[in-house]
Amino acid sequence: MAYAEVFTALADPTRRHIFEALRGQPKTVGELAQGQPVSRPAVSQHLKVLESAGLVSVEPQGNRRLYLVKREGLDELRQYLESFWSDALSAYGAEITRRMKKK
Amino acid sequence: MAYAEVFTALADPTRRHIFEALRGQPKTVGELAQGQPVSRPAVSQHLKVLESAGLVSVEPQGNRRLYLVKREGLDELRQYLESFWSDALSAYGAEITRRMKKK
DNA sequence: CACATTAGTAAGCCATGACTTACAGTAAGT
DNA sequence: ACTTACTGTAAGTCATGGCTTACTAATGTG
Repeated sequence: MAYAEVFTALADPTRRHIFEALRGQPKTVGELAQGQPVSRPAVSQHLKVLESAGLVSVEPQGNRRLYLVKREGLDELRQYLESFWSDALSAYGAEITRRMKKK
Repeated sequence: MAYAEVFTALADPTRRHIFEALRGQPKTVGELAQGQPVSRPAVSQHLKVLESAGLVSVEPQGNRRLYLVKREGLDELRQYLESFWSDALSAYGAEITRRMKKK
């Protein structure tokens, strides 16, 4: 049920922006905060949520902390969507046949 | 940017339960409410959110309204995750090479 | 050894949103 | 027609969570 945490983590726009800002290259908290309309502590709090959701990981480098996207973080969510999609598909098929029988 | 709405729609546990209860077969509001720990109006409100997110659709049948999963509702979100995954992958590769050069 | 940089935590504020009950509307049954 | 069943909407309550400022801690620098 880890996908639940991922949903709540990525539901917030600011958090999504931060997450997306981490695409391509790792960044420090300060760098991330610079690109956002919110204060640095706010970014810190968001990163905490993202980290506990397994979406990012930290790498302390002396004074600062380098945040980077955790590659496997979205796997479970993807899996969830996959299963749902096939389920929905079969349900759709069942609905079609159901209606055809009706007429 | 429709995936944003999908994220917020599925971030709520109750709403996820409702959505998942629609797997396999369409249901009326009353049926859905019966399986949930919240009141019927609450379910109605959740269905409104799910519908505007493109995740479910309605089919009025006389007195009641039959809700069903909209098959294409998750497509955009899936696409978003795909793109992100490949991006994260390349970022990961870049990070690896970056570190190898360092040493 | 100060002083500055970088970042996490605490406390408090405030808006959002998830819930409730009460009400309104429409279709079905008698 | 009258009543029952099913649903959506309105209004109001309350908790959650996202934000800010202030503080603490740790590393880097002169």
